[in-house]
Amino acid sequence: MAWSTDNCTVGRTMAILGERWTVVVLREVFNGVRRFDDIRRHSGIPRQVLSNRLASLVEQDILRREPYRPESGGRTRHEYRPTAKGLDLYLVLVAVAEWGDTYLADPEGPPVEFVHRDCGEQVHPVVECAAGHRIDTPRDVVGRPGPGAKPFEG
Amino acid sequence: MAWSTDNCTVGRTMAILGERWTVVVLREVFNGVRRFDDIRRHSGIPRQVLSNRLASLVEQDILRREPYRPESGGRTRHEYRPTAKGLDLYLVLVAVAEWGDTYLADPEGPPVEFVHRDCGEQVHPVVECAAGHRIDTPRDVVGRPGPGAKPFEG
DNA sequence: ACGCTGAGTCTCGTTGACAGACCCAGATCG
DNA sequence: CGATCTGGGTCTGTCAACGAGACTCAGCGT
Repeated sequence: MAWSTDNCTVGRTMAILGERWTVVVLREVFNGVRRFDDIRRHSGIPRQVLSNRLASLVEQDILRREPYRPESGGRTRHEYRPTAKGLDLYLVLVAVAEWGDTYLADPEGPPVEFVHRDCGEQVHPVVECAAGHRIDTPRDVVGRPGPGAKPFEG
Repeated sequence: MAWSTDNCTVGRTMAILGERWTVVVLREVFNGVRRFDDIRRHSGIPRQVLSNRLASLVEQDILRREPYRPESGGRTRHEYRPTAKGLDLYLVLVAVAEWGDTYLADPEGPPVEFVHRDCGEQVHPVVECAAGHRIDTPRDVVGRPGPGAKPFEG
């Protein structure tokens, strides 16, 4: 019972995602809203915060900053797109959105639904084990020490 | 193209989960670490912060506080257990842990693995649509206005 | 009576969130 | 030409949250 469940990866991940707006920014970007001002208007994030968030997401290699030439001519601008590392966060995003829609949506329902492009049905996160069993309660999941576990003395 | 993808539920959810330690606390509690000092020692969360987190999670009805009588006699203490609303966050937790283990683990590997209680295989989050199609890239997911969508003027 | 333990609270310096004003380059208008 | 608009920022100041460390307090064991 005394291996260290140490906050390791979850703690580190939350040091990134845990900043109030990070996940919201990712949501916009996944949704195709990729330009500074568009993101800002859609989400209501304060300029400075958005600026910081974008910069640190780029630095973490979760987004990348790409120059583009606006349709209507004009100066070169930048847009933000997810990297592979960033795309892998969509599982987190879907899980967060689902929980939020279940417990925190306005009475009318959620403002956006995520649907499967091919069939139009709503998407949901589920948990499976490597043997393909569907797991629908946390009771069926147990933690156990992994390769990086360190012994733990209370 | 101009419905408001407004940060609504994701934003609200992240107002809770986005506090640096919330998810770490949940991880401990799901893992069976339920007592103040055990959580603190395992995770290294500062006392005051843990105190705040636990209080607000109880207030949000994500954890509940239950009195218990320690084995070795002594005064009545409290432990923290997830409510149904809290249990539903395990999808988020699994997704966060998976991403963290993939991208942020120490070279030796993650310190804890989550496995299926019945078969011992590792668990993974996946996304499916209501029609049962497996979705493994965010490209196959599109957002569209849901019941609570509001028209949006830039 | 003395110290230990679990579960906190108090204090204080540091960092992050957020609002509001300001800046700058190129396009467009009069 | 100068004035103004637009996208994408930066500067400044306030207020809340974080995090370290010391202090508290009740009951138990010795």
